[in-house]
Parts: sequence; C-alpha cells; structure tokens
Amino acid sequence: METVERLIRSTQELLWERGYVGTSPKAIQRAADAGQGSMYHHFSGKAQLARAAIERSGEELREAAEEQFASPGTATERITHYLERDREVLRGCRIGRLTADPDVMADPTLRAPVDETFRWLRGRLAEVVAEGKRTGEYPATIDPDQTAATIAAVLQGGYVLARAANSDEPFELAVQGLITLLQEASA
Amino acid sequence: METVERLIRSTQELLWERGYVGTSPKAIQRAADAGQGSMYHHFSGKAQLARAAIERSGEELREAAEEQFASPGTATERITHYLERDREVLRGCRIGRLTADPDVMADPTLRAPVDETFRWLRGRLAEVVAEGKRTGEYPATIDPDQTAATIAAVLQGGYVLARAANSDEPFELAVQGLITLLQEASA
DNA sequence: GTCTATAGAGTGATAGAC
DNA sequence: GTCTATCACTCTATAGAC
Repeated sequence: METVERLIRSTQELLWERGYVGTSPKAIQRAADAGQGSMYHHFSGKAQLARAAIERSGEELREAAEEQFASPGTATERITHYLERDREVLRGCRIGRLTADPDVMADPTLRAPVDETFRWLRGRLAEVVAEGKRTGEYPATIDPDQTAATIAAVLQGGYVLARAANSDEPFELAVQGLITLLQEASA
Repeated sequence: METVERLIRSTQELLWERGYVGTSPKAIQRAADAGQGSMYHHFSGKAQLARAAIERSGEELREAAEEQFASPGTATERITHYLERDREVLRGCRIGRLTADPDVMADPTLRAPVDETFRWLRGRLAEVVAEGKRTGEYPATIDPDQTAATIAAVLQGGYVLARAANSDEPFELAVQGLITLLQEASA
C-alpha cells in the first residue's frame, strides 16, 4: 500500500480510538510506518490529514448504510435491517465520536464532513420513512424528519450507553426498544 | 468559595468542554485561580481530581432528572417533561461526553461514576415505564428496560446530531419523534 | 520522497522554601 | 496551604541534507 493510503487509514483508526485531541502526528507516523518528513511531505499537518481521514470514514459510513436502505423489503424491514446490522458497538461510531472533540467542532473544515455525513444519513432515513407512509405502513402522525432523527439518535446514543457500561447490552436494548415502538406505530 | 470547591467546579467545566485528554492541570489551575502547589496539595493529580468532578456531575444529573421523574402526572407526561426539559443542547451531556475519552474508559475508577450514572438513569426510566404499563398507558409489548434505554439513547444521540449540525434542531427533531412514537404506542 | 536535527511550547508531576 | 523551581517528556511542526 502507498504511503498516503497508509497514513489516511492509520489516521482513521487513531481518530476512531483516541479522537483528534488524543492523536499525535507521531502516533500516526508510527502506525503508518512512515517517517516525519514523509508525512509532512504529503500533508500540511495534522488537520489536513485528519480532514482526509474523516472524509474517508464518512464515505464508508454512507456506503455501509446505503446497503441496508437500498435492499428490498418494506420500510420497517429496511430500517430494522439497518438497526440490527453487525456493529462494533464498544468502539462506537467513527464519525459521531468526533462531535465530542472541541478542536474538530471549532474547525469548520473538520466539522463539515461530520455534518454532511449525518445530514445525509437523516435525509436518507427520512426518505425510507416517507415511503413507509405512502405504502400505509406508518400513520399520518409520523413525521419523516423527526423519526429519522430519532433512529439516528438511538444508534449514536446506544454507543454512548454501551461504552459507559462496557457492554453491548444497553445498545441492543435501545435498538430493540425502538423497533418495538416502530412496530406499535405501524400496527 | 474554598479552593477545593473551585478546583472541582473548574474541572467539571473543563471536562464538559474539552474532555479528559484535552484538559491539563495547568488549565484547571488557571480556571480555579489556584496555584500548582495548591492543586497538588489537595489532590494527588489529574485523575483524582477528575474523579471528584465526574462524581459531582453525576450527582447533579441525577438530581435534575429526578425532579421530572418524581413530578405528578402520567408516565408519558413525566417522560415528556424529562425529554423536553431545557437543556444546553450544543454543550452536550457532561457525563455522556466522557465515554468518547479513551483514558476515562480505560481507568476503572474514572469509568465507574459514568457507568453508575447511566445505570441509575436507565433504571429510573424503566420504573416510570413499568408504572405506565400498570396503569394501562402502555401495552404489554412494551419492555421497560428496552424503552428506558431507547429514551436515554435518544437524548445522548440527539446531542451528537446537534453538535454535528451546530444546531439544536436535530436534537429537537429526535425528541419529538420519540414522543410521537410513545404516544402512538399508548394510543 | 524520505531522513535527521532542531525548536518553542505545553504536559503532568516532584521538591523544597515559606 | 501555597509558592516557585525544576524535570523528563511529548506535541506539532520547520529546515535542510540526501
């Protein structure tokens, strides 16, 4: 693998695990097996490399999610599929994690890909919910934008509860609780 | 205010804003208007001071939540009250934020108060939901532990979405979406 | 493209005077 | 209890040789 690629992937991993503030250029170089000069030759510094890594992680998140959204089935089935997909729960969300990082939130070029990723996710979920309304799965009282935000929030919050408990259990509980509520709404 | 108290409160603020990794003893001393020697006289170091600050924040969270849970009204009313309480959405949750901090999660004495706080919160919410089942507000299909986790997750995830968007809106959407689902379940 | 040397600032703590 | 001095280390680069 080329150096640039190794640098980006190592940065993705470190941002996931330790966040932006907790990730040093030196740690990235070690993980990517690249020298100091090499890293600064390809990137202007930590921020630009982080930006590339965050954008990459955002793309990967969208691809993985779209796989469930575009699959056949009713709206509830596709949402349930998405919610129940295999996840590394205790590692949390690579993108959501960054919202806790003050330096990421303070830098518009770093926050932008985070913002775009969740905007896309909520929009896509809203489309699926809207389809469910058209097919009569969900009653008129269900608002697609609200429900989409609720679904995305349960996942992000589920990660938080799981990490606090050092167990997948609260995540699974939260997801199943949401699925039940969605079923009750469509019943 | 005494020095110890100023140190704890300043640490609470800094942990909320910058997390554990992003908070230095020096920054705490500056915020608390305390000297180096003073801080190390009262606390063994950053970790012990953080522990005191996290425990304090956990107590405050429980007190604030209990105010809504113990108020009169139906289960749905009390849950709605809790969800719609005034919050500093863009600052996020003081406790939930710490789950993104690898050094907090790795240290059992720092993770413990985070764990306990969310365990209490989910347990208390589950009690309210269980009451709602007894009074016939919720059908038998609703599981208190699952629903409690879902409610806590929507708040924690709502903060994440709000910070990503740099706007309260996604938080409000997620909360209203959950309230609608709870109403549909009880209808 | 990659290497090593250097640098100024900050980190987290200890020591001992007052 | 609080102060200043000091320390070994890390952080995030920059400079210039190869």
